[in-house]
Order: sequence, then structure tokens, then C-alpha cells
Amino acid sequence: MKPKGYLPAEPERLDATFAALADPTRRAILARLASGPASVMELAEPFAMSQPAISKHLKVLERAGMVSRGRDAQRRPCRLEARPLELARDWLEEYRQFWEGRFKKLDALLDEMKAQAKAKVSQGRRRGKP
Amino acid sequence: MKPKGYLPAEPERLDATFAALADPTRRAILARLASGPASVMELAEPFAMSQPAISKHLKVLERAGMVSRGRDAQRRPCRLEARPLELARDWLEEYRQFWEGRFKKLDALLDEMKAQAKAKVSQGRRRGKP
DNA sequence: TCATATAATAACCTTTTGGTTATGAAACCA
DNA sequence: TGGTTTCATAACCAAAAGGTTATTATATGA
Repeated sequence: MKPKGYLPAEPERLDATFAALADPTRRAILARLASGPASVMELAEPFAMSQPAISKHLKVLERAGMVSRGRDAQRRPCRLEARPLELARDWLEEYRQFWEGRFKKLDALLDEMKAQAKAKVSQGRRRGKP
Repeated sequence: MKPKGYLPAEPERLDATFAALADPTRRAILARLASGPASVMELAEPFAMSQPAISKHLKVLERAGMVSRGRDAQRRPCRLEARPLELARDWLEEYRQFWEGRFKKLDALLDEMKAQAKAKVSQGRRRGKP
């Protein structure tokens, strides 16, 4: 059995985090929680969706470690846990050099060279060279 | 009908991007493409998976605008498009202040105050005060 | 003690996802 | 020309996702 405070290892955690972020309702919930903890009712209010649906979304976020919950009378206040967001951001940051454009130029250059080489071959063919 | 060079608008694009990133196979494909364009066969090689499965993954990445494809004889070389990664990273960056810890302290403080207030009430109750 | 508020769970349904095999199409090459 | 390579598409399947309504559990508070 999984230990109580179970949190998934690196790749599974990224799976869960990115999957959680793929839903607009859940992203909106995270945005709301960024301005402070909130109860399930409070979180559900802006959405045209049943309470169980919101509870399901919260469970997804909780299993990804992005939300933790406390106790306040009948309420189960949710709070944002930022660590998974940070890890996701770190993962994306690895591609920074890419969108900074340093690679695009190299790619373009390689493509051009390839195209020229091919053009030469075709030219050779047309001239009857083997 | 959607125009030819269709790319989804802001929220749908984030949906597609994060959903694409949620699969480890697709993340591995992106990592491979970060070191340069590759054909479908080349991309499929490391995986214990059929070629159509890889083609499906590529279509997901393509629909998210994260991969574009060229033509080289029978091959359809894939290249990484970094823009969606950049947008995803930008979205995450909004939560930076959170993992930097500036909010956690406030949250903790608020919780502590609430707990103390509650403790006082209970104490009052035990002493028989209404 | 009992009605109420908050939230979770169960059971169900539909759509999407991630995989398979089989087949088809396009371009190369001998 | 005709076989080979590369890739896409179709048809199918099981499991997961995202929603619903109905029900249950827990704690409050009068």
C-alpha cells in the first residue's frame, strides 16, 4: 500500500501535473486559490457545474499535490500548493534556449543546406550524370 | 470551417498544450526533437509501440502547434515549435510569487490566527460561558 | 435533539484517449 | 516497372475523463 503522504515520483508527477493543468476549470480554480484558501462551495460558485463535479476536479488537483485541504467546521478549505507548478515550470524552462531562437537559425541553415544539396543532385540527374 | 493555418485561441491552446505535455511518450518525443528534426521512424525507434501509435502522438503535438512537419522524400521530418511551450511557461510563471514563498507565510499566519480564535471559543465553552 | 450546511461517495452515462492490427498511398530505387 | 520504405488512415477496443443525479456522512447550531 502507498504510504500516507504519498506523492508520485518525478515522471508520474509531471503526468499528473500537466494533466491537471489541461482543464480550464481546474486552471480557474488554481487562479482563485492563488488569492487565498477557499471552501469547496466558494470555489464552485463561479461555475455552471454541480458540486460533485467540482469535488472531482479538486481530487485531481489534490492527487497531483497541487492542492491541500484543511478543516474548518463543515468546510474543507483548499489551499494552493505551488511545488508541482514549480516543477512543471522547471521542466519547461529546459526548452528556453529553443524559444530564444538560438536553434531555429541552425535548423533553418541545415534545411537550406539539405535543399541545396538535393537541388544539385537533381541538376546532375537532368544533365545525365549517374 | 477552420482556416488553413488554424491555431487555437488562448485558453484552448493552453488546454491542448498541457494535455499534450501530460503524456510521457510525447514529452520524450519533444526532448528528442529539441536536439534537431527527426523522421517518424527515428522518433518511433526508442519506443515499444507501433508506428501508428507514434503517428497519433505526433498528431496531438501537431494540433497543439508544438510540432511542424516538412517533406523529405518519403519522410515527413518533424521539428519542434517552441511557441506553445513558451506560452505554457509564461502561464506558470504567474505563480512564481507563490513558490517563492511570499504567500505561504501569509496563509500560515491567517491559519494560526483562526486556530487561536477557535481555541479561545472552546476554552470559553469549557468554562461554562455561553 | 434535530434541522441545516458542507462536502464526499456511489452509480451511471457519454466522449476522449491511447493503444492495437490491417490496409492504403506516395515516393524512392534497382 | 515493380518492390521497398515511410507514413497515414480506418476500424476497433478498453480504460479514463468529465459530467450528471441521488445518497450519505459529518459537523454546526438553535
